[in-house]
Amino acid sequence: MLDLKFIRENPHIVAQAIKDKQEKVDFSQFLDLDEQRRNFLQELEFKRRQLNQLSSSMAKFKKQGEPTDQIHHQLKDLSQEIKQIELNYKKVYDQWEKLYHFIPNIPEQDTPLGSSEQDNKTIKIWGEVEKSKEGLDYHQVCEKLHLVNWQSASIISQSSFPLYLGDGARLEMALIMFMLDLHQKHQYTQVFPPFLINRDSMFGTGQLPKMEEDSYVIEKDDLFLNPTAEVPVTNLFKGQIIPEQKLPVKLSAFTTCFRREAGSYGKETKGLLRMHQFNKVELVHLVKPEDGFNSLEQLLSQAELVLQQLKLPYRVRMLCRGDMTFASALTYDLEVWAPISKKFLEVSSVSYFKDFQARRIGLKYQPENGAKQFIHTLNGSALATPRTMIAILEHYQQEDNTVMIPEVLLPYFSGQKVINSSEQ
RNA sequence: GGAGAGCUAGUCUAAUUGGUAAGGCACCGGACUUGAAAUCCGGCGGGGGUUCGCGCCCCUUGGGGGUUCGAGUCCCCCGCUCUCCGCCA
Repeated sequence: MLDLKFIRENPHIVAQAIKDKQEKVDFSQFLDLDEQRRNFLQELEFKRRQLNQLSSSMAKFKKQGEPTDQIHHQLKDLSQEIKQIELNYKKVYDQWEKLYHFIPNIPEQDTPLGSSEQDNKTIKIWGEVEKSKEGLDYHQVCEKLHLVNWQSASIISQSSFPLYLGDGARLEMALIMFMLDLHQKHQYTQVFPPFLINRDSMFGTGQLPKMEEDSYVIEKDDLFLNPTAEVPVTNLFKGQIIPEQKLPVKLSAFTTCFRREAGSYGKETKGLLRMHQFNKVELVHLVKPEDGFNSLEQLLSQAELVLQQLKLPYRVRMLCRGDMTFASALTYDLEVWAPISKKFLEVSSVSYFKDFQARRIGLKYQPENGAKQFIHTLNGSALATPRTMIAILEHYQQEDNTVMIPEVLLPYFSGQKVINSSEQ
């Protein structure tokens, strides 16, 4: 959420941000409603003041045993009048608020213009992007080694939900544990949050209202299935004021993530590439505003470290304004190289939100000297497992199509060195 | 799932059984002091409107609704915490 005063004083900046981010909110209507709303509000407050004053005379008269009939009538009329103005105000307010909640964060100045992922800017390539490797692509390996069974999954659940089997399941869990252990070395506090999230928290990090259609909802309880650990973890200190000495707060969390992926059916949905359920380790930072950009670089490098330790080549891209999420001001994507599919696959998004989320969440800090301020929030996946697994299955694939286990994952395989077929 | 108790600003704690949130502690500033403690004076939650500014005003007693001229207080719904009972991996 943007500061209202900022919006009023810099309407052109906000309008440009909406355009650049390809958001659909009607901003001129918003400004119009904002003015209407304030006019009603002033009228309302004036009448309320009158009511308060008259009402305290009423109390005085009553206490002194004086007649109150006349004042009672006045109060009754005034009260009716106020209720009418309140109705008008509420009507405008509701429309205004709806639009307000759809105003996105403002992209940083040095983010590239553009409307789709093709306009994202590659800023770094790490490792050797091997283009001649032959073998089975990730989907074929999964089938051959029986690492994931989609048919069984759909018997139990529905299509696009994974069921990992045998070494597939072990690889998945090994990845998660490896990542958590790695972040532990960098002074992250590990969080294992609930997977059902209330509406307020979904709003806080900016998933709602925009992404409601993409979320799984338990209607009976008005709870949402966790779409990313960003939501429960960033909301952990909701409504609190954190003393400056406690910053930065650095949290890591494993969660299973659930997304409807509405409207993304097609070729891309095959196998592990896009699923309704996947696992992810997420890093979250809560920092002082002046530390934001350093923190962003730190997050990025810690996400990169996961791929470096797995010895998987990747590139870093800075997202263009049209490809960035609603709440983000600056986002880097990490894309791992899948050498047999010959594609870069997004395994991480590292984002800086400035105070956009903190404003929604009510998350401030108290400097040692000076006034309370909103915290700046950041997060980054480090990493989402499915595409990391894809890269491993292709990168470490041997001539017989079995897969060598990456060195850093060996401690989680109790002596086993190669991923084999789960079918005995 | 059932029954009961509770929720007041960082914290503790009041508010005539309906009259417009009083205090203590903590914290911050000042005075006194060589310095500190103690003492005294002042300030001290959040959101919003208006103003060049000082300030003035409105909202806010877990959330929402209702009754009323007026609700912390009465009524309804929901959330959370605690206690007990039942069920359960």
